[in-house]
Amino acid sequence: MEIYSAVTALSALAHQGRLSVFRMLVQAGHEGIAAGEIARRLDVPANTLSANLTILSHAGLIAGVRDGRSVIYSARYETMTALLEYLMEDCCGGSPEICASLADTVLRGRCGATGAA
Amino acid sequence: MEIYSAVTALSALAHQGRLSVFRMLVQAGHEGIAAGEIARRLDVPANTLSANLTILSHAGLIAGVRDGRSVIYSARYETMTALLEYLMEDCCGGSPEICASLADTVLRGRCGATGAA
DNA sequence: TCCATAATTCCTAGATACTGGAAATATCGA
DNA sequence: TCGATATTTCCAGTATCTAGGAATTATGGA
Repeated sequence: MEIYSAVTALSALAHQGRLSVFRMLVQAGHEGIAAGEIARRLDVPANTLSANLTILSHAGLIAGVRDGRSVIYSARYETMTALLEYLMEDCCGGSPEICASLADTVLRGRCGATGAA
Repeated sequence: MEIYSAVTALSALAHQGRLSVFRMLVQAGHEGIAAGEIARRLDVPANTLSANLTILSHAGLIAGVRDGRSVIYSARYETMTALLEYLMEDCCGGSPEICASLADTVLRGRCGATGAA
């Protein structure tokens, strides 16, 4: 990932409404959620949500596929991975214990809590 | 971490100049880098850099300590960890292989490359 | 074809962020 | 104390972002 894409992704996430949408989709997994359902759950106007979904899509963080009258959005984990990689690149100045504990937290603290141990 | 802090941190990073600074400090480790040296390396005016360092500091992503006439800034890895945790919270809708590979990437792909295996 | 539902696009006033010149503050050495 | 260096604060013009009403497009059912 180059810096332009990283800034685009971070800008997309740097907004309360969009961050809420993204986290909802991250938690939803590959199944995704319809735009209308997202609007209902977060209680935001459809047009405002649509604009924000567009911003997240352009950043590559989510993707939508049409399903009948609905559009189902889901998180693009690859982009998220690339972004985190970019932030961590060549990190910690020769003290690997710093980011080891970071990755550990990511792995055990959260994902494990919902899925496997 | 609550959403307000997350948005503040993401907003701080969602800027080419600040992201460059942050990554430089992440790579520098606990030793840190003086403000003037950062300005020199990135070729930005001191006042512009100072404003951006303030924004990163307020977001809790970096911290500066005075050392003589200089101020040494360094990354606050705890905040970064908390932010990544927040993004990953309850992720992947019961498909733990998604974020397992993500954490794996963070751990092996980058940190290991610079520090230990 | 016609209607209802789902989502997006258009538009614009108001708010917020960005940059860098100039001035101010902090520290060190003489 | 005085001058040089390091950093921050003040300020203001410009640019960008935001929200949501109204209109538009897409799809499915009758």
